[in-house]
Amino acid sequence: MQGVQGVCERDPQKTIAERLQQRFDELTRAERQLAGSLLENYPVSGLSSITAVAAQAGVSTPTVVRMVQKLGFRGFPEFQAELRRELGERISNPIDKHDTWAAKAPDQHILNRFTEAVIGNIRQTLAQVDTASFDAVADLLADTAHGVHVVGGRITRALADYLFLHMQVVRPGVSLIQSLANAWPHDLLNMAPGDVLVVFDVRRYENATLKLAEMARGQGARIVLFTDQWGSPVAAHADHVLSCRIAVPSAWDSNVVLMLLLETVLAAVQERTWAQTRERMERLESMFDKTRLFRKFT
Amino acid sequence: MQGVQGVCERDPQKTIAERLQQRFDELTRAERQLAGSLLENYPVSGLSSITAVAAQAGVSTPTVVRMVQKLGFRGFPEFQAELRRELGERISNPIDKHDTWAAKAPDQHILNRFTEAVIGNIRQTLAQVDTASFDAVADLLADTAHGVHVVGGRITRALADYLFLHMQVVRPGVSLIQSLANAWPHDLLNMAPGDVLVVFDVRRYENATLKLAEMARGQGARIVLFTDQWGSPVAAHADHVLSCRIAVPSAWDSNVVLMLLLETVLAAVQERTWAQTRERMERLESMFDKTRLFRKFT
DNA sequence: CCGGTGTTGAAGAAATTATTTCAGAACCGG
DNA sequence: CCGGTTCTGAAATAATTTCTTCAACACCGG
Repeated sequence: MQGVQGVCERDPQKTIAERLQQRFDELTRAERQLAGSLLENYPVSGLSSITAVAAQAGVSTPTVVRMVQKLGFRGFPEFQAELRRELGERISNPIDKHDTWAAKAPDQHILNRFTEAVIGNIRQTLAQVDTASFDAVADLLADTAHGVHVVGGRITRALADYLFLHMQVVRPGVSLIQSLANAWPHDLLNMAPGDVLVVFDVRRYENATLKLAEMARGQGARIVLFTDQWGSPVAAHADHVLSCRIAVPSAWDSNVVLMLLLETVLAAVQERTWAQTRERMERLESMFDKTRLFRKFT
Repeated sequence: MQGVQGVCERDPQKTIAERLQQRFDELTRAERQLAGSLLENYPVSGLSSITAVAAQAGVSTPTVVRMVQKLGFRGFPEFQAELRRELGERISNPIDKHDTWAAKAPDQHILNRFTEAVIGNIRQTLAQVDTASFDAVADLLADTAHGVHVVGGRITRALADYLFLHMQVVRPGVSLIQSLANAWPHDLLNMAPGDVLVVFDVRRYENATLKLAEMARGQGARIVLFTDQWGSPVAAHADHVLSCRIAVPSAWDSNVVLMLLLETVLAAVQERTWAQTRERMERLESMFDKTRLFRKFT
């Protein structure tokens, strides 16, 4: 990973295009021809090889070298690196001008860096999510003709738990397969053909989870997988895969996007089953009232 | 007279980004890693030399060659040329407005509505988060001089679990107080003055949680509260409160923002304790290696 | 636990790109 | 038209990049 080096000595403010225009009259005839060609379809025209750039402008390669050196670069590769850097800024900035999230904190505060990364993850995840798969998953989970089983791994256990909790409210026939337990065979016993197994599996992918998925599949279960963008080996056995971006500035991966997708699925399922769900929720509320576990207000 | 030749014959197919996403599951592990890196800040990341691209993605150059060939290119230069062509088109008509999140789905699809709401929640939460409190919380949790106890409610149990899991890796002296259990008095026994109790409490606020917080406070524990914007009654006893927006188009509230804040705190704590954390993580990894619970790759 | 299969990257060969050199072309003022 | 100066690109050279080979490795199924 080299490349983004030594950018400090020359005017970091002006773009290459600006510099070309500004110093246009210092250039020689062949160089002007080249500059014109570069500006013609800036900056893409400068991103191919020096050979192609020269040919495109109708000048020789030494002319190209001489001109970029006049602009203050050590050589063509350095010039091109700067061009790419500019392009990167130009591409990413117009899309999102929201630089800081916690306005009171500096840009470099972890709150802003982390949130920035997560928002990026959300963008990318949503951009490539397969809507048809999403809808299919919601349909599957809303269908009370079949049972739903949920399983997570070491890290994703919390998510599995969360899904289980809410699904229990939405509909009957939901079970949580305890992670780390050796009770899997028993859970498999209860898995009928057509049942849906929701699997959470992110790095590092767990052998036990894979095994369970395979066996469930063998029993005729349909498998829905929530995973990260690398794709867990369970994907090979899954009917539907929902994959998320999880990279953040931390020693771990982020499960925020997974949670977002999960909640969205829940919302979609709830929409589909609202008639039953409403009635179930009312009964649940009334039970809570009787137990006085919760405060009525505040 | 030169230059603008032979641009039309190449399949008017899909962009490279689309092809990468579409055929993602045909790719091998290293190739997926590469594809991810390429999409990360597309297409700029693909425009440097094959060496740099490979290094950036953390794979070898042969992997790059193999993948672009899988995509139907004769070699890397040809792939790059296509990337430049695409870029040229994209630059010339900069109608790159970002209205919806899942571009393939209609605006009114739950994916877009829900995500829109969550992003709004993130904005509002971050805008009003108290950075000083946040930093103080990170400091408290990073301080190994005192123990940390974590407790959640019916819904937030999953989050408490998640925090506990990661804090366990970061530092010693972390305990999870089982929700719904009647064992609280025992947990209180283990709570020394100066210890930190992290409480999760969102609507509907739980009486038992409040009780626990009060008693812990009475024993000299310091209390950190994660809650929603309405503020749980625990706030009155808490030293630091981190509150989140949680409204979404669903019958429930969203815990995505809570999760985001939680992970950010974890990242901040990890930054502060990196010296010990690193060593602990390495030991953990080595134990995992020995158990073969996880796959080495893929 | 053990070969078979597919994936991976180190290393080196081949191809291409970038730089330097230098002879001649173009210009310029006289 | 000429001597001096600057500019230019062909060609040689240097540096890099790209591609290929192959042994090591992980995973899989028995």
